Amino acid sequence: MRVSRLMLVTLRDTPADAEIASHQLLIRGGFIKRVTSGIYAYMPLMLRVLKKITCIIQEELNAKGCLETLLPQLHPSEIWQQTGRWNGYTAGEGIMFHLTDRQGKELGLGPTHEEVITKLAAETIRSYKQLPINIYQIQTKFRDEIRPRFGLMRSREFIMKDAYSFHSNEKDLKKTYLEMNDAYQNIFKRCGIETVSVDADSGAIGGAESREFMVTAEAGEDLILISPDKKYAANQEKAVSKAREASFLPKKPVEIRETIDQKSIELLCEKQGFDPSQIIKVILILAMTESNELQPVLISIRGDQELNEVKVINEISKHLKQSILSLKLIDKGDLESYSLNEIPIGFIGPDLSNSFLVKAKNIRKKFIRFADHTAANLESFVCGANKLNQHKVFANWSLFDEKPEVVDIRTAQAGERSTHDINQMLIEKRGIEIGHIFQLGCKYSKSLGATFTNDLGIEEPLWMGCYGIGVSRLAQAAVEQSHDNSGIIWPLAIAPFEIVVIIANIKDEIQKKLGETIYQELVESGIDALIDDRDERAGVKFKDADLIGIPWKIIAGRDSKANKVELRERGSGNTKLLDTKQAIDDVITEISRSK
RNA sequence: CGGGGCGUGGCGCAGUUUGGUAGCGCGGGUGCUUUGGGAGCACUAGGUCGCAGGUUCGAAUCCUGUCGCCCCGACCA
Repeated sequence: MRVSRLMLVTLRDTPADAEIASHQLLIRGGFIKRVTSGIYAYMPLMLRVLKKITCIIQEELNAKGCLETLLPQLHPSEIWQQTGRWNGYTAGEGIMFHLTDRQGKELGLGPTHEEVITKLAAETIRSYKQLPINIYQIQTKFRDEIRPRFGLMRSREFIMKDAYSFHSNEKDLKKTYLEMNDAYQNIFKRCGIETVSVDADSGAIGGAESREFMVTAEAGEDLILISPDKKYAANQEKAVSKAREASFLPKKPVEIRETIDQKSIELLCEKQGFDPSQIIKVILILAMTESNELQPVLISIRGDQELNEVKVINEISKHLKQSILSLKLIDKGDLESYSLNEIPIGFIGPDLSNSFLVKAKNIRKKFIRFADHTAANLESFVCGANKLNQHKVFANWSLFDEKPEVVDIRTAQAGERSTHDINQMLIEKRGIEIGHIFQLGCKYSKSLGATFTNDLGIEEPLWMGCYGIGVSRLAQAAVEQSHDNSGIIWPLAIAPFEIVVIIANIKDEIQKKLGETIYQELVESGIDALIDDRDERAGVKFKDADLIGIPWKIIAGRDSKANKVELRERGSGNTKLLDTKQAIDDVITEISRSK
């Protein structure tokens, strides 16, 4: 390809609406153009990158026996209703774009394809003899993100590889899950990016176990916790750790203490001289269930600990055996609107009576009571007395009739001890999630009636796994991980071109002829080569080549007369002046070696 | 949706406080000079100042409404 024909428009100034390096560089290099919020056009250079990534994914998945398909993007609402996701995905803050067709039928633009694929599986798979099956597609997905940002990192239209596997039993699912884990490691390694795989929450998709693949970068939206020995790594949403020991509080008869206006742990400690770990913080939450009911939840956690909302949602959902759409921490305004005014916020204890809910409007009349282990383990503690301006000191759990369910709902933090080895202190990093693998189990197959007949002739629901890679996000994450002040440094395997031949001065016939010859030879040797044949000053061509991140340059310049050219590596900046033949041989060797 | 900020030639910005009919840098075009790290000089094209109302003799500037974009939080590949 010739740069003069490449439709290449690079920007010298940093675009005002791009915040992070990768987003700025992709725009400055002319890789992407924003069409509207969260929606981008992939320009020719970008498409080449995406195709290279896609190709690697296809090779690795095909090697594992996966089958490529292409599923529709418009989905009928019925199948989403059958899995109970239509409401959650379209109503309120739902992320599914949806529309009504001319017959008045409701359709959604696919944000993910569990429903469609499971329906297909239901119609196609009859016997255990057809299993296992692993089908994937590489396809544009649509999600009406609450807040699109950072270019391709969180866009509303993006390219994703999604795979779905079907099995006759859980053991077989786990086997494929491990194979996919393996395939993912290979894919990311071949793409030339460094990833960490972490324990993850499975979120709205549901299911048992899941792992995320993270590109570590400052701009990452997730916080991950890692043990220095690398044996433990988890998304903070899911992470567990050993909380530090609480400060000792002697066991004594319980006393009521006046604590006027001391509503926060901070104030209470300041005025009464307690340590936060001696106090039980009681948090009141309203959970919106998928059946649109509001469930009040009373949570006890040690005062020095932070609540992990993802864990809370999962526990409530387990307790009620249904999905939770959202959580709301109760504030003053909510007390009014739900007629909960009598609850002494700031002074509530784990034993807050259900009678406070009697007059409440539109919410269930009984608390779910949870206590985090950190709170449950305290033998003597401080907590609210359920009366304004009063706390109990030297309280203990035997005082309360209503016993909470003991669960893990605290947020693990960096600096805490890992549970697998208490000598390992967790460290934190930020990560960009580019892949996620899930063991879904039978959730979707059950609701869509996707069954098969087992070897005993009995009909059973299919076991399912699902496996995603954000292809367009991966491309940008690669840039976030690999760039410098001059621009992008593409890993060779996914670079739009492997090398650019730069003719320093196009008006110099010798240089021009030499450059063209080199270009021809590279192309004939199967190298993805670009030739910069523009009538520009050499400096402009160097800057552009650096900006768009081509891994290698061959420069036909002032030494062309002596049949010498420069070979330069983008990443290291290493430069060698070589005979033309030598330069071509060297770079072909280097490129083939890294492939 | 809540909080913050911004819309002025293709891009980056000034001008708005104090109303007087639009300017700078980059980019584009032409010519001459230059030619190894985003060249110099000269000429040149390009803007209903997001949009719609209003106030005024007069609005980029003041008022009202509206649309769009970005950042922080909930969402996630």
